[in-house]
Amino acid sequence: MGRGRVELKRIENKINRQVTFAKRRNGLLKKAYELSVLCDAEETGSMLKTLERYQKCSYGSLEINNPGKDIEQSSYREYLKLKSKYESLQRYQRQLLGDELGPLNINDLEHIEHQLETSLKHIRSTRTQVMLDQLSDLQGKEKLMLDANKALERKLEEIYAANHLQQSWVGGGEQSNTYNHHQHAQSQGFFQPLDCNSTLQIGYGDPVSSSQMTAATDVQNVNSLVPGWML
Amino acid sequence: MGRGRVELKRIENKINRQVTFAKRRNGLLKKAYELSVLCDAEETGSMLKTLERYQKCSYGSLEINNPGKDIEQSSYREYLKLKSKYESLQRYQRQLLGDELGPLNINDLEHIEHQLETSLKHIRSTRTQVMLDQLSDLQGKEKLMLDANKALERKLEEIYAANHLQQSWVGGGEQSNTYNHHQHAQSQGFFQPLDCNSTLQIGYGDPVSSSQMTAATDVQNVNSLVPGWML
DNA sequence: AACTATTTATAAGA
DNA sequence: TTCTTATAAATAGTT
Repeated sequence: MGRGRVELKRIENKINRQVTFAKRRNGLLKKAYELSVLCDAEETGSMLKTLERYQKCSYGSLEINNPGKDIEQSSYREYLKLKSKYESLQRYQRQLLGDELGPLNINDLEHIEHQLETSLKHIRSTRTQVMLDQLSDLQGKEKLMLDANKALERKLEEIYAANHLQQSWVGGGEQSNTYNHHQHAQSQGFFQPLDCNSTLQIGYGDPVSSSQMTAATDVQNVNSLVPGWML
Repeated sequence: MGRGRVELKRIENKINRQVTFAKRRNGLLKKAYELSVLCDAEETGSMLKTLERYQKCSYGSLEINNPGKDIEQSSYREYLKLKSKYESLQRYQRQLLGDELGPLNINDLEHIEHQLETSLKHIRSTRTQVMLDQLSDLQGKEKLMLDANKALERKLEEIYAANHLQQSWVGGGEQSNTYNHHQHAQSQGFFQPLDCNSTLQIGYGDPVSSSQMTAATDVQNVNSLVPGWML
């Protein structure tokens, strides 16, 4: 419930933890209060008695509304059901990842192989698309920056022409050509004019550009790939 | 939180009230559990104290404030823990299978792609190995059968020579060459001599051989590939 | 016992 | 902090 999925594990940052605690405690209190108003005391007594009977070892007293059946057992059954589903999923996943292939026959292997091939196609085309999107996005930004730079450059040129101050801006008495103005602009904190020939790169070779490219989406996807408990 | 805003007052309809109670109670438990995990025990104590103030008629307090007998709660916690693991696993699995790639960034996609490639290699080499194993196994059997057939053939030849009974075995008075003996053997239920040139085939074209090949391992692997609950 | 349209809670940011 | 905002989560009403 917020800007990003939150992992169900202790928040290490103390400040963050306190903030979250305060917020969530309020939420919890509010909900507890609402529940007490909406559904209120009349049944509470009997509910409590019912609960007491199952308090010892019942999993999820959720199944409270199950008058006829043995709640404890059905809860436990639910738990076992989930557990077995979990184990199946885990087994299958290991096989998908190429582990524990021992018990599989040729048909099984073919099936998995085919699924992996299909999946690989999806992933590759998705990745390509994401890259293309980011590329065109960045190209757009590049263009904007380029325009902005030109404008700034012109402005600088005007000021320079009007005041004849180029000698005092830099230590030496260098040439006052256009390139030099760029150096001034950069050292003064202006946008650095972009080289029109610098095609944006997407790939593995350049840590800077790759980190820039992923920075935008990293935040919301931290740990979405491999949850800690799986490792 | 639902299809219409709800007034903060006792729900008069009993069924409705019970349903709402069950739903909200689950939500409350879940949130209490989350809070305990995210912000954990250190602060839980003070929270419980705060909650106590609301204990008068709150349902929530039942779960949250039960210092001595929180077995029920801890069981439920186990359940939720498992459930959350299950859901993570499921999410990751979908991604492995090429679904729900939306929230992934390029690094994630690359990671998955790499895993799939690695896995595909494993699977392929495993499948090849399995096929080779079965091939050599069958070739061994073929050889044994061949020897057995030769022995039987010799025996038959002896008996035939000793008794001169070939005319009475079959209706007509056909030739009594070696090939014909093979036919006799087959019709009598003996092993059919194998053609030494019949190289065993592994592939998709021949339903008979492929079903023979997989029959050996099918029994112990029923459902190991796609668990029933996934369907 | 599911579903889904909405409301509510809340994580992250200002 | 408190306020805001985008997003995840809970859930009311429905089937």
